Amino acid sequence: MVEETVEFRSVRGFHDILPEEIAYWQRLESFSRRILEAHGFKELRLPVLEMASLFKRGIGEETDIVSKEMYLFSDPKGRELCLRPEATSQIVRAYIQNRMDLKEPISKLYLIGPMFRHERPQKGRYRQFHQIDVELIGDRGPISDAEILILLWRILQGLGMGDLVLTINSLGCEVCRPHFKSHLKEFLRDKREGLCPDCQRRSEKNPLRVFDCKEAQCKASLEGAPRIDESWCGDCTDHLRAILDLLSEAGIPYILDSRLMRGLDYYTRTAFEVKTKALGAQDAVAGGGRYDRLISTLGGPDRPSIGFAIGMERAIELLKLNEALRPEGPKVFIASLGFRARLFAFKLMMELRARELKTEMAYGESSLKSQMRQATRYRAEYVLIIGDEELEAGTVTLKEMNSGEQTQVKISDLIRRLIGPKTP
RNA sequence: GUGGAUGUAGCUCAAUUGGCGGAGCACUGGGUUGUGGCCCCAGAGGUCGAGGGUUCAAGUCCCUUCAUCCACCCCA
Repeated sequence: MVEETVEFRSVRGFHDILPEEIAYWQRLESFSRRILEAHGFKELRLPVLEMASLFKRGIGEETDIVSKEMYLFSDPKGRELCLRPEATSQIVRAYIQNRMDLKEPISKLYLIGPMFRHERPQKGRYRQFHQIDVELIGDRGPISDAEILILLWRILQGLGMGDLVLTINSLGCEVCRPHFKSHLKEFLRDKREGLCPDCQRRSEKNPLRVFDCKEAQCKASLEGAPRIDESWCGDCTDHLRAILDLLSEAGIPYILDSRLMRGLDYYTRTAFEVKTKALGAQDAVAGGGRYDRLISTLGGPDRPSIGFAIGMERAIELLKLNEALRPEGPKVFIASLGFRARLFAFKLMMELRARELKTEMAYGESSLKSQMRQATRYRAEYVLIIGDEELEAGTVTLKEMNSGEQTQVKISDLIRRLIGPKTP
C-alpha cells in the first residue's frame, strides 16, 4: 500500500485553544469557581457521552437541538448515544441516578465543560463549545430565581465584560401556559398567510417561538396577538414580581420582555438571557431559566429547579475586548558564559523554579548579547549573569532590567533578594 | 440547512492586460573583549488552502473541494 501524505486538520467547528489564549480561560474558570463556591455551589464532572434518549425526553423532540443538531452514534451493541448538547438534562440525570435528592434537600451544582451541537460554524458559534453550567435544584420559590440571577450577574460583572443586558420573561406554568398556547394557536391560524414559512411551521408545533421571529411580516402579523404577560396566572405573576423586586434591591438592571422565548422545551416560568452588542449575531453570553417539571419528566422526584449556562467562548471574546490581561509575576532570566557557568546556571534555575519563581535560561550556547535579547523578549524583570568571574567570586551579577542597574550578589543572598524576606 | 465574501511567509497584507512570488511586523545571526530595548546589515522562512482543467505560460481564468468569516437560522 502506498503511503499517502494527508494534511491533518481539526474537524470543522472544533477548535484548538492555544497557550496565547489560555490565560483568559484560566481566569474565567478560576474567577467563576471562586464566586460559585462562595455562593455554596459544588462542582461535578460528567461524561461527554450520554444516551440520546435523555435529551430527546429532556429538551424535547421538536426542538432544533434534538431534531437536527445532535451528534448521534451507535455503540457496538447498537445503543443510540450522543455527545451532550447541553448540560441541564445531564445534570438532572446524574442527580436522579445518584439519589442526590435523598442526600440533601437542595442541591447547588455547577459543571464546566464542552458541549456539542452540529450547527453551521460562525464566530461565537462552534460545534464544540464550552459552558459554565449552574443549577439550583429543589426549590420552587422566587428567592432561588433571584439567587441564580444575582450570582450570574456577579460573575459576569466581576470579570468585566462591558455592557450587558439582562432580559427576563415568564413563560407561565403548567396551569396558565396551555391556555395561552391554545389562544395563540387560534390567533395564528387566521394570520397564517402573513407568516414566513418557518413561522407557518412553528405556529402549530411550537407557537411561542413565533414571537422570536425577526421577519418584518411576522412582527406585523403579531399585531394584536395574545400576550403571554396577560395570560399569567396569579401565582406566576406573584413569582415574577417577587424576583424583579429582589433584583431591583440588588441593583441589577433588567428588561422585562414578553417576547423572550427559549429553544428548550423544559423551561417553565422564569426565562432569561444576557446579551451583548459587541459580538454580532451570536450575542447571547448566558441564558437559562426555571424547569420545575424536568426532573419528574425524567423519572425523578418532584423537584422544581432553576439554572443558567454561560457560553465560555463568547465570554472570553468579551474579556479580550474589555480588559488587558493582568501582568504575570516577576520573571528571571539567567545568562551564562562558558560550559561550567551553564551547568551552574542550570542548577540555580532549577533551585529558583523550586521556589516557584518563573525562571528561564538559553537552551543552546549563544553570545551574551543574544542572551540579553532573549531576556528582553521573555520580559524578564531580572537577569542573572554568570561567567568565570562570578564563579570565582561565588557571586552572580544581578541586573534589574527596567533601570539597567547591576549589582554583585552573593549566591547565599540571592534567593532573599529575588523572593523577599517573608518567604520561608 | 440557505445566501454571500475571503483563502499568498508565523501575523497583517501587496503582486499591472495571465509573463522570474514581495513588503512590514515577528524570527535567527552579526554590527570585534561580558550586556537587552532604538538603529544598521545579513539570513532563514512559500506544495500561492487542496484537486483538476484552459494556456507556450496560472497566485491571477474555469470547475470541484476544504476551511474561515458575515447574514439567515439557532443558541451559549
